[in-house]
Amino acid sequence: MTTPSRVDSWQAALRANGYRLTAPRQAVVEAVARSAQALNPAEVHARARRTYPRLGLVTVYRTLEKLEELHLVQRVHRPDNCQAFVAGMDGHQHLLICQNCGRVRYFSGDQLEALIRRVEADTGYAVHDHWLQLFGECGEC
Amino acid sequence: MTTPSRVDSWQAALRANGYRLTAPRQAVVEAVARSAQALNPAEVHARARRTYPRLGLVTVYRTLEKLEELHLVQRVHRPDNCQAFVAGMDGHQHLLICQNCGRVRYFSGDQLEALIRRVEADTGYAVHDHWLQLFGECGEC
DNA sequence: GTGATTGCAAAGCGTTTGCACCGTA
DNA sequence: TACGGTGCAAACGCTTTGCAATCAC
Repeated sequence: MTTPSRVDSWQAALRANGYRLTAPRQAVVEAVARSAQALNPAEVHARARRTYPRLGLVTVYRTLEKLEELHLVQRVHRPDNCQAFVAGMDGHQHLLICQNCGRVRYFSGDQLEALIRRVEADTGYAVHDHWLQLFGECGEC
Repeated sequence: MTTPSRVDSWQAALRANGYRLTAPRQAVVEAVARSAQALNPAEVHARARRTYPRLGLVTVYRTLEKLEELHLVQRVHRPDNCQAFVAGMDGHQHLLICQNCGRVRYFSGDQLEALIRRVEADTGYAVHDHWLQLFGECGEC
């Protein structure tokens, strides 16, 4: 749950891809890796500044971009806001989002295959990807 | 398919809700109601201008806002772009989006109920809403 | 006639870019 | 030392707002 290890592995992934490990970047990584909720760039900035006050918003954007590119972080789409980021998940998982506090959890839903095949047959589309997101209220809200 | 009737019913809905029927508004309604693909505000503007060249972009935004409020139109979220609009569907339907031409179709997928209940039991969340979108390539692409 | 609606221009906001300085490797 | 990374300020693009003129009812 608390994931110092996630912070470590993200930093390792950054290094492995030729990126340098800097204090500002580390602050951004920690802010996102340790959050249970999806955060937008301003929120990441605010949190990361607690550990690195000189941090500029621009660096947040640039670091999020790299983390997304490495699939360490993924974008969360909500009716109002499509610029929030959460720690990504290995493999194909779907999102369950608390409408109240923004807490995000993953679940697997592979029983979609049959549905997808039926839709392909009905419509003549070839389906390459799918999004399933559930919205609700988490146990703590 | 061609839907002059959809244009009519949207106009009726606007009137029924106390909105006036103006030429600019009519042009926007036609552009969206007649399109098979999701259009962003600039695209709506370009199309609607064919029938009403004086149309301002601002009116497009304001009209889309009203159409969305009346659930005649719904927003389509895509990885890159979350500001596109399509004609809405009665009842709960899901979206199938062509990644190539943007053509949008609806399908029903109520077999999600079992999955949703399982996730609720597993996580302690109360699920209030869900999004399911399939991405692929349509028969014509 | 009256009040909603329109288009223009300007403001607003979040995001991206240019650039000189800094810090990691 | 070299070059990637940083923060600041400015540019940018999309969206919203203020306002006087216009038009549906």
